[in-house]
Amino acid sequence: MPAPHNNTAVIELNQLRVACKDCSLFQLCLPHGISEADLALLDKIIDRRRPLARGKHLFEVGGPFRSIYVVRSGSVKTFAPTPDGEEQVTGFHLPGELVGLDAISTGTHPCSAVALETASFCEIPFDQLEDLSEEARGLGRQLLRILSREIHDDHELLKLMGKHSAEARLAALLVSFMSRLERRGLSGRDFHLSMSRHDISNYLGLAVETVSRVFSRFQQDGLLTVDRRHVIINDVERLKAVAGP
Amino acid sequence: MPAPHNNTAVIELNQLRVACKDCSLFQLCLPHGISEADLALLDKIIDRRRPLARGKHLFEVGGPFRSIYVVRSGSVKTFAPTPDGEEQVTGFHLPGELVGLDAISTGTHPCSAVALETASFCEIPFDQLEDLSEEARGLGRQLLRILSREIHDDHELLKLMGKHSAEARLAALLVSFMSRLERRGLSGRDFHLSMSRHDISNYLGLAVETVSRVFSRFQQDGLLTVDRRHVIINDVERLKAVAGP
DNA sequence: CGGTCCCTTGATATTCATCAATATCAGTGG
DNA sequence: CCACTGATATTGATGAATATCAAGGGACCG
Repeated sequence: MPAPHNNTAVIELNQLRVACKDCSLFQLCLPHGISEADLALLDKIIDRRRPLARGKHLFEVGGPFRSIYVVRSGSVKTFAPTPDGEEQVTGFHLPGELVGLDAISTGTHPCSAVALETASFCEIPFDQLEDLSEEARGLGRQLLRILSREIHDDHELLKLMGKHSAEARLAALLVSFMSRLERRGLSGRDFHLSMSRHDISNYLGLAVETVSRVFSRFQQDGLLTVDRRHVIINDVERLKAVAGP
Repeated sequence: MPAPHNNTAVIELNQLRVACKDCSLFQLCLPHGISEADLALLDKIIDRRRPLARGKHLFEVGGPFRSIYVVRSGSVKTFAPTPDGEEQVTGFHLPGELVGLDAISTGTHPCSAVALETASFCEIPFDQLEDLSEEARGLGRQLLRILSREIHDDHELLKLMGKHSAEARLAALLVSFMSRLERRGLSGRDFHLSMSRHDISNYLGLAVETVSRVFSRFQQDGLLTVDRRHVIINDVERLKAVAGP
């Protein structure tokens, strides 16, 4: 398979029109494991939105919940304001991952979502998805699996936050990025961080300075090479050991 | 409404046979918001298990996922082993709350569940629930809402763990218990903790000693009265203020 | 009555946050 | 092209919060 030319605008626009069945994210996304006929139905209700520039909102906290979104390219952070005016980053979302799932229960978004870099999305109107999943066997099941995986991932993150040191937290975040990038066939050992140190520190519950120091320590120890937002993992096993147990 | 005689064995046994539509937990549970006809269908697939003694497993990590469980009485903790032989408590579950949702995606339980005190359950075989939710309009939707709420609650907990001090964490846990007890019409200001200090500290990511000290400090400050596992909240507003933002 | 577990309290050590200074880069306008 | 500016990142010094180590009290159970 030839490498996609992600950096040409022409291809980018073509991608916006590509059907689910031809999408490179197919295996990660909602359609995975459903029948071809059901897929065609799903495809019809999906709206490909034009790309969002860095810093633009996909939705805002308190807004009405109408759709869930699949990240198609780029990346997104979700965050919720805390009453003291700060914000808490609740997640980073890469292509193939769903955003907005935590709004289903209340009908209102409990967090905001902004693009960390230019990003595009598939928008799936939720009422139509619900209707469809009552007809299309398998679609409802896949939806449940995706929500369940989200719960499971959150529990993993909780384990991290509860028990571990600053080094373990950052290592675990990097390992998480590694595996999520590799799922998409990209390099997990040499990648670009789309989020600032501030976002990382906020997400991990650390001070910015601590994140910076831990990066430096990792580099001194030969675990990785870091230059601003460009990260190269040199010793995967040892990094995982730091992130574990 | 007279107080239920929870401590007599006869009533306890009767409760095991009560139908969903007569269950006191009705509003919190899966049946909430679905039609009477669908409810009757759901009722048929639910298995009322006999009570589990304190310390007994409901399911164990790595075991095959077959059912989700609703806590009917008593309480449960879920926890996952970490490779170093420790365990991380991932949740406490009170009556009306569902357990096992994080296993749907993989088909294997990523955590164990044990009774913190004698506890009873409704067991819902998941394959039957999936089949049923394709027929019964509304059931699938309620299931999605419940999973979404779980995701949202986990995000709230993450906010807590990321940002806040030991005092804020413990206060938030107590406030959470308050509201969950009051949802069931029980007193949220005078209750019994079914879990040990060790479990609490593990859940909150603190040392046992720190939890103990914070309880003492709260008592000195007049926020609450604590005697071993018996807690009386004296100043709800101030406790919430410590927990928030 | 003795043992064990659970909880509490005190003393010390460690980690991480905070404050402060400096460095680097991206963008802007001269 | 260069200087200026603001955002972002790194590094050092200090202090506060919490973990760890250690000891003892009290409840429950045989």
